[in-house]
Amino acid sequence: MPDSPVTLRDVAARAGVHPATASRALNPETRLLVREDTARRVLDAAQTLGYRPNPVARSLRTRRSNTVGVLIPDLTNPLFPPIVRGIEDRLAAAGYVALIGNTDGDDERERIVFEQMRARHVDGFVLATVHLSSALLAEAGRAELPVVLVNRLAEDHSMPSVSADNERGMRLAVDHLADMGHRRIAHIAGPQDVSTGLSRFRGFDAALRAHATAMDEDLVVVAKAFSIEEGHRCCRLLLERGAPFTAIAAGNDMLAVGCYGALEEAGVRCPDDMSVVSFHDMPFIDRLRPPLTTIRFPHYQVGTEAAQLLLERIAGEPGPVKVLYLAPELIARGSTAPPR
Amino acid sequence: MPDSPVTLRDVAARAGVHPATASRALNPETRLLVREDTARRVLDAAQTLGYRPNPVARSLRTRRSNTVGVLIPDLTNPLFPPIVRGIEDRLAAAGYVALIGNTDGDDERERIVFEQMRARHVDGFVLATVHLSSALLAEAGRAELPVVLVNRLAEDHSMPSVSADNERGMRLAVDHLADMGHRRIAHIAGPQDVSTGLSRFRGFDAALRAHATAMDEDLVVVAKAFSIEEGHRCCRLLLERGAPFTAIAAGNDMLAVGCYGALEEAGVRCPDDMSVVSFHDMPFIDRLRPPLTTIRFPHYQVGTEAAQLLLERIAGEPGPVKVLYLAPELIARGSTAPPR
DNA sequence: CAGGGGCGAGCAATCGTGTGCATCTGCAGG
DNA sequence: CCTGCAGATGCACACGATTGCTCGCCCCTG
Repeated sequence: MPDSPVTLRDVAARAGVHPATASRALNPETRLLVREDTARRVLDAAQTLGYRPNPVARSLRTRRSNTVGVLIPDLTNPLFPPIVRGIEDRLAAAGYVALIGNTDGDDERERIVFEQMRARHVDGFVLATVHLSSALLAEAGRAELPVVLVNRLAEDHSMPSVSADNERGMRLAVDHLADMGHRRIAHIAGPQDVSTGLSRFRGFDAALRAHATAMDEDLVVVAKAFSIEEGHRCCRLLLERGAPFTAIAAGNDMLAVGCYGALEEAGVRCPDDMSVVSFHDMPFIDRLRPPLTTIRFPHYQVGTEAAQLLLERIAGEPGPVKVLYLAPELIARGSTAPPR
Repeated sequence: MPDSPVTLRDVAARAGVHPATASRALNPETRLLVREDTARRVLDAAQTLGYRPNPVARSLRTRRSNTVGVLIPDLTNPLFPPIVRGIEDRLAAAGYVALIGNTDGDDERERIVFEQMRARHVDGFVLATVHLSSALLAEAGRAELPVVLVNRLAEDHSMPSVSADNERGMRLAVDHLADMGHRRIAHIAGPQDVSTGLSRFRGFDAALRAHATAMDEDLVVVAKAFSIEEGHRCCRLLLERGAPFTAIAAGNDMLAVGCYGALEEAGVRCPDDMSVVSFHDMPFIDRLRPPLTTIRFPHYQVGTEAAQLLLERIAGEPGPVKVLYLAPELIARGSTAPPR
């Protein structure tokens, strides 16, 4: 058996047909153009020869690479591995592979990575970057490259996107606290120029209204980043302001972990004196003391759905732009309790 | 400016030369074959036209794809993102991209992914899979495909590899405990058919010998997997055996987290009654109560070094097979204290 | 019996680059 | 003046698969 240079011509020769016929027989799309027994002969030949089509040559001709670009800020942020895994699994099932690019939130890097992927003729993009330069979107639009956004919306809903329903998640969190009897609830919001930060803040506002409670400006702090340090700082700030409150809804796990530190410093016990609820981005958050009550998102499914949407766009399926929200779920653990 | 179908012929036409000349002028390797002013004219033309060589066509011709395959068990295992990130960063600097494949530790899946990547003409492989079928290695060898192993050694050192120095790490851990006065130290070992599990166990053995202490069979349990559940089970087993001990060296973070649960169940306080030390695989492990004393490994550097080695092999650099160990580091936190 | 229609398969061009070989020009040496 | 050489560039094909077009054949019908 030769190493691998078994080409379409070899298969054709062995089956006694022209390469073109072999090509048609091997491609399910065009198989009905050849007689059934011929097709079978070709398939047999391919089988015994161990033929593997050369995707490079195919791409050159068809101008499709069966490859998509995935842009994320940083793979080491625990939020992304499940999403990427979901994307890859769904893509693999369709014979596609993903090229992962880390942008580190830097616009320049983002542009470079985007260009390099475009040069490699990716068939589409999944964009999960935080700041999304509209120039990039315009560029993709001009090149007629399908794009799906993840965890981020186009302001005008002009792009398909998949994200967790952040507003609904925050409503669940606040409802949970309210049901326990909490009335004065604080919010440590994520950066407001990031889609998740903004929509969770909106959800917080809406949830309070639903409980006929006005939002108290003193009970809201906006963090500059989704980081433990910022969570620590913001929580301390809340405590220093002196306005009473019995619960904190944090914009994400990082911020909540920061809260834990600040509360301990101030001698405030959780959950006895203060309840904390957060958004589940990462593993092992349930191993903290106390175990953190969180809103869980189906990250993996976000990935698979995003890949699905992209594949549909690549296949040229017509129809309206889809904007998909996945429902979150409340996981009650030990960090929340009724106020004393 | 046209969208992107600006091809080599376009550049050649604009520079008033033959495409072949343009090709030579653009390739640094062959640039000295054309006159300097001609080369300049071509480069200028390429510049103003915004020419981007088509990597697909180039691959077809040169039989190199500037692409490497990376096989890992599961991207959502916190151990791997930093490694993958390291690999990607180093590769990107050399104009390569990585295709990530998740095998889930399944041999069949591993074979399939490997084959698909080979079909895409990757220039080499980084293999970080747990079980490594030797059939795969033979296959790669036969195809003369460069391979670098990560976190795993070829028994006969016949393959280049990069890994953390697990034996040394375990020695650091045991030394730390011994320095504090611990004499009866237990070990929850990882699976012994996995390279990391085995070498850490060996390190444990060696470290005890260095302290002139014989290993007590009753103080060693081998876990079936690197999981929290197994850590829990093994720790409970140790306690039930009744042999006294004052410290546990766990094979990795998962196992240590399981220990925390079992100790709490049994009413054994850490670090007062029992010290625990572990191997740092994952983020946020320092946020547990008590913060876990760990051996930290330079995961990211493991990735960059692996990529570096692979690039060297791909470039055809001669020389002996390199087997690289990166030094670990002890991070003392709150889970270890002198025995009472 | 002639012509039309449909099916199956071959021909050849094409995708964009790289490269062995041929060609051409100019110059130096015999 | 002719030959030889070297440097610079053009020519044409290859890489491997896809696809529009053509062609031959068979069957059916008017």
